Amino acid sequence: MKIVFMGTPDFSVNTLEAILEAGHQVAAVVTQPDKTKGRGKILQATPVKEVAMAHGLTVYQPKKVREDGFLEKLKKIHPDVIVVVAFGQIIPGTILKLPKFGCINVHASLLPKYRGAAPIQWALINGEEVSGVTIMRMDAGVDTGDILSKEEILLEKDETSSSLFGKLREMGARQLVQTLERLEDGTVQPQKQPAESSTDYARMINKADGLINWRKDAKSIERLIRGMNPWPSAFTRMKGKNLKIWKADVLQQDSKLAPGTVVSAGKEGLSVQTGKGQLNILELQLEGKNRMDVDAFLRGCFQKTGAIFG
RNA sequence: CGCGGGAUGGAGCAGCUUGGAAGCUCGUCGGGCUCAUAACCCGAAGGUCGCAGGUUCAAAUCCUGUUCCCGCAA
Repeated sequence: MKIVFMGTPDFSVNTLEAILEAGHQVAAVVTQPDKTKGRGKILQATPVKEVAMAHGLTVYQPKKVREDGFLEKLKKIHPDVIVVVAFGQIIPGTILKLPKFGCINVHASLLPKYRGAAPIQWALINGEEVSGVTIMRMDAGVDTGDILSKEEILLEKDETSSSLFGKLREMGARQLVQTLERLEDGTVQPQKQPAESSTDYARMINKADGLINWRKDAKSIERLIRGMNPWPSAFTRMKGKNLKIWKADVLQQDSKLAPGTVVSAGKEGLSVQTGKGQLNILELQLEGKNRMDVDAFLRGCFQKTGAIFG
């Protein structure tokens, strides 16, 4: 099939590669404009652009897909289908209707649950036990289109956004390629989604979402830690510095100390009182330092019982 | 040239301001104590103090340059 691919981050790359491997013709790749990134603010290409260039594909980077001339470019290509994976822009109806098979999207949740930009993170934060990938045909709403295919995966106890991303991007790529085949031979059976989702809209995660509120219960804080890994990471404050928390256990015990207070500190962990239960921190990272396990942290940073986080 | 922290035996740190014999808590190895132990006691090995220059009688420490790691910001 003649395909136009739209995507931006790492998550999209697998699908692009899978499409190429399957022998489809990728007439153009559309990705977000280069942005300044990292220390030193260096202009950086998106992961999708890197791969597209490596394959010698045509790359477009419109600031807005609605901008002048872009629609015309797409029309000229006459794609059979447009594949959209974590592109990062809302696509207008004129483009959605353009290709014969429409615009097909890979979404990292079991729709209609977790519609929105950060389905993986929110699924973990909310403590879901199952997640997966949905392939759908895009319509005017955000992630509300007809479902073409869906595949589930059980979440591990120690699942992080990072690990789940890894699994779902592969799953999504595979599913998408299969769906393309079924589109071609006409065996797809689109299914309407319920209008209402049973979960809140999975809005984009930002830095502030990682700040730990110690008055919450230990269980949900532990889920936050996994959901915010690898970015922006769950963190708290200590002596005016950011302290990222990478790994922790939940202890079903309470002390009379205020939430955020260090109850005990040793090689078995650094446990902190929360609103309910204690969070036993196992791996953390102080601003300016590498991440390390608690044992090493305590050796150098002398953080003793009674210290207050927050 | 966006702002800032850091690089010291295998790990995490102190020492740098006010140059003058490489230290702390662990780990490792050997021995002891013990029914036993991640506990305790004794002993040992292991470091060109990121790299390159400079100042000095003398540099981990002061100066210059450079590489790498990290936090913020985006």
